[in-house]
Amino acid sequence: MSIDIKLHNTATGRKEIFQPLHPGRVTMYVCGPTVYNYVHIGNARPSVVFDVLTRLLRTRYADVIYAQNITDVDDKINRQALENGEPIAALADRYTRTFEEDMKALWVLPPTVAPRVTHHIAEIIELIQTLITKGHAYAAEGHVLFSVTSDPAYGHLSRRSLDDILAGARVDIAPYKRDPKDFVLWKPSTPELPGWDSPWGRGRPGWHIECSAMCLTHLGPQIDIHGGGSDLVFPHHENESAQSRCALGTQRMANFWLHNGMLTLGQEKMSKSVGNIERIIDLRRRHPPELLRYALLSGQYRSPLAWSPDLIAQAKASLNRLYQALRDVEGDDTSIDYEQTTQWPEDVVSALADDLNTPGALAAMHAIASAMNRADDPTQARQLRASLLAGGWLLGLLGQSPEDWFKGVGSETLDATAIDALIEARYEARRQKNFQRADEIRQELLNMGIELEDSRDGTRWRRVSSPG
RNA sequence: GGCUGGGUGGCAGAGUGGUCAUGCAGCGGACUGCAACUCCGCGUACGCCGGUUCGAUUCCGACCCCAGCCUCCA
Repeated sequence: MSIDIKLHNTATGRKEIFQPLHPGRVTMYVCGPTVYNYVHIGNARPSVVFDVLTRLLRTRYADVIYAQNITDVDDKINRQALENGEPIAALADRYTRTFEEDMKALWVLPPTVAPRVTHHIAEIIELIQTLITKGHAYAAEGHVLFSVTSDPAYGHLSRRSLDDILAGARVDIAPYKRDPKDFVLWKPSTPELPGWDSPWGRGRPGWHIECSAMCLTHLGPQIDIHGGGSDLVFPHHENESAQSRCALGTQRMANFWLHNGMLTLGQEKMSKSVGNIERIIDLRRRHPPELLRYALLSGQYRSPLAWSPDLIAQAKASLNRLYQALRDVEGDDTSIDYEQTTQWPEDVVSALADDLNTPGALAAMHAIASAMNRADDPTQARQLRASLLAGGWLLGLLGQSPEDWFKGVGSETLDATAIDALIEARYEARRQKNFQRADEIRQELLNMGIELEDSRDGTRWRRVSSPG
């Protein structure tokens, strides 16, 4: 009997016990990036958070289908391509690839399916037609608009009344809109813009409809979990929900709506428009990517998280402690196979099951590490080690060998042979009780960013500062 | 202005009606040739004001402050 998974549902404002719609099968859709540039670390938060959730779900449900879309049709992509003087598709492909590389570096397991908008135009057109047929949308001047007043449940997700929404919808009230709150499902494209033939002329989809169409195509009319950043609650998810419910005649689009808080840098939200961003591609040149992942998980997913040099330093020190425990206990396994694992560390699981309390889970990981450090019985220590690795798998951490972690394998400034030679020389000096010489060598290594650690079994080393 | 979510020790960040978060940093000790690693121990933290209660950081009310959304945005 495993602990219930409780998740905070934006639609109700409460933590609720998770039950899949179909036994043994979970469907989850998470909004992915618009590929017009390199993604920043804030963009990675939902990917990492929902990666942890899928990991947890996979330990108890046989079939977890996770879709994260790639938006490769968008006016920002068009603008950027024009600016670069390159084909739109080439730009989208390139940034799709870098996004995938960034996610791989952060040990985000690939989603079951990563649908792209350009591959789903037919489904989008079909969905729009259904909405028109059912009286929820109308064509006007080459556009198709969703009629917000046709949906009595509109506003349920963001818990706003239509009046509240109207108050914000003062800008750009296009003449073809019947109601200022109506939003675009399809818009006309000029010849130089990407476009597809449709019953309403050559054009391209609006932002919200693509997610409804891809979610339907890959996961079905009603799904278990829909996730994304809290800035998507309104209008994106509200609109998605309206489109899907109205087109399919369902009560809900998703049983659970989950939203992660924003990363802040300085005093405000990290965003490209403000310019206060840290791109992942830059961060991972300076730091082990695992450290970035730890930093992202060091706060509960719904809270804002302040990105700072201090956060990075603390994440590194904390990971050092976990890897140190692994380094000190014998064991050949450096990673685990989750399908073979049955013994998940209880405290880690119960923290994660409680609305993905990752700080609590990390605390539980540290408790295991401390117990390992204290254990005199090697058998017990090895069991704890297996626990720690199992918990690590759930969190997507501790996936490399302690040696690789401490030595920063893969970093270009590493010259392990030279380091080992100096350690050997120091050992010789110490043997001859020439401590002055030994300390000189130690200092020399420290100047290279290498710290030594003597033990009964010999001297080990670790990199203390990242190069660059 | 409206709608969400918050304010916890030097920092980050959980949690709870009355014994412990956890990590980093700091202090004392053990180990060490000295360090590092590790271990043991230490710190009267819960925005402000009232209320409920034998007892509130935890429940209730008011107030102050912060972030997000209401416009592209993870």
